[in-house]
Amino acid sequence: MLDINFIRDNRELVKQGMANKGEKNTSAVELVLNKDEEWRNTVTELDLARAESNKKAKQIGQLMGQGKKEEAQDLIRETGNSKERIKKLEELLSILQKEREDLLYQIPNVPDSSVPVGRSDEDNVVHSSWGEPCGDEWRLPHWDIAAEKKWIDFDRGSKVAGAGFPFYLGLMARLQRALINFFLNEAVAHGYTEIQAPYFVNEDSARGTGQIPDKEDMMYTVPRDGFYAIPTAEVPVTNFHRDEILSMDDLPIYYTAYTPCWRREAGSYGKEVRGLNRLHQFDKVELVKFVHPDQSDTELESLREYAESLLQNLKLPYRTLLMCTGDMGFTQTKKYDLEVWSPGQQRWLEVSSCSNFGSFQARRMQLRFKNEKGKTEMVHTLNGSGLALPRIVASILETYQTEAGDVLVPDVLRPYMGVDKM
RNA sequence: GGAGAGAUGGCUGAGUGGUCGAAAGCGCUCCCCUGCUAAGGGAGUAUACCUCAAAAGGGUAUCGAGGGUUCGAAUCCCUCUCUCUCCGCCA
Repeated sequence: MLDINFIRDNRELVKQGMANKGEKNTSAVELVLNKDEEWRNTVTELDLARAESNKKAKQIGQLMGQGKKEEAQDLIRETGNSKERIKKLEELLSILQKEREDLLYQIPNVPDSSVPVGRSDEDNVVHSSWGEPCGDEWRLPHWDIAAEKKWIDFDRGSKVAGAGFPFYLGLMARLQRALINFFLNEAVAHGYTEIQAPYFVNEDSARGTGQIPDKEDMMYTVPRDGFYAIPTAEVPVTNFHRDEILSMDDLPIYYTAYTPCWRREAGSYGKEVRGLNRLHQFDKVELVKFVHPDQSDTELESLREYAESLLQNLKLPYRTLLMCTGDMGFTQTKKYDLEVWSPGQQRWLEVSSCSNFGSFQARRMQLRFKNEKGKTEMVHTLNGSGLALPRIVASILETYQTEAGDVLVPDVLRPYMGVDKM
């Protein structure tokens, strides 16, 4: 969420950002400011009432200590009214606070000034591209290759769990393990600390990274225990430092984590979910950064460049999109999507999305650091995939297939696979 | 899953109804002293919010979390969470 003081000082900017992100109704901005005013007035009133009552209680204590019981009794009799008043103000305050917070949660993060204004994915800007997307007619989509080689069993996955929960067999299972190891090792070599995280989180964590309240439907839940199955390692890893005050020397902090990810993906259909394009469970290596606010712009660029380097090492053609305001999401200030080329489908597949959240997540999580002046300040958080597996696997199968029907193993994966060809 | 013990400031640890935001020690910061070092002396050392143009100052809340009793709660009562010990179960 945004800082209420920032909203007060920049109300037009916040409204404009909201409108650019596609929110037609920006009234929450005025509403939250009004509510905040009301809240602050009530705080003042309550604090005064409490000060009064504390003063009396102290006097009573003194009188009791001096043995002046009757005078004390007189004072006690006087306190009845103010007690009731305090209680009423407390109730009012907690209602106002809740309303103020609910409104605050409705206001999206303000897009960075470098982000193109636009309505939909059609307005995203191609930031850069690498490699030559190939268009050979004979190339099969990955689901055909996988079926022929008996590498992926979607049907048994459906029987055992449901649609979108495939089994991987033999060399395909090994390829996934190879990719996970390759991605983790690369990240560690680039200064990220490897971290293994819980696969379920509680409600506070889901709220901390912004899955609740706006993206609740994306997650699988375990109601009996109050758990949410993580839709990405971003959730547990970013929450790792929730409610902490870091020292400036700690920053920047880089983490990398492999986890399975679970997403309900309600409403998806057709070619979007064909094969490995969209699954309910998939594997991903995630990158998370906690940085000084002055650094988050450059940290986003280095995060993107690192994720791109993985695709270059795998020799998979890709393009990088700078997401426009309308397509970037609620919590981000700026976001790049990396899309790998799928020659069997003749389309781009998103395999990484690198985002800067500014202080938006940190404020929800109360994740702060002591700055150079010794003041506590919100850290900036960033994350990106490095990378998501299924679409990489799809692209490898299609890009590295030979006319003879085999699939070559990308050079960098050969040490992990132990074979050159599948 | 059953039984019991506990949760206090950066750390250790006192505090069972009144002047306790909290003793003491350690650590840390600054200053003084000592020709280095060691030792010693003094001051300071939580977070959030409200008020204030800002600083200073003032106020409020916070002793695991939430609720209750009371004029007054770290201290009493209830619920929850977490940690530890024992039993059971188990990769």
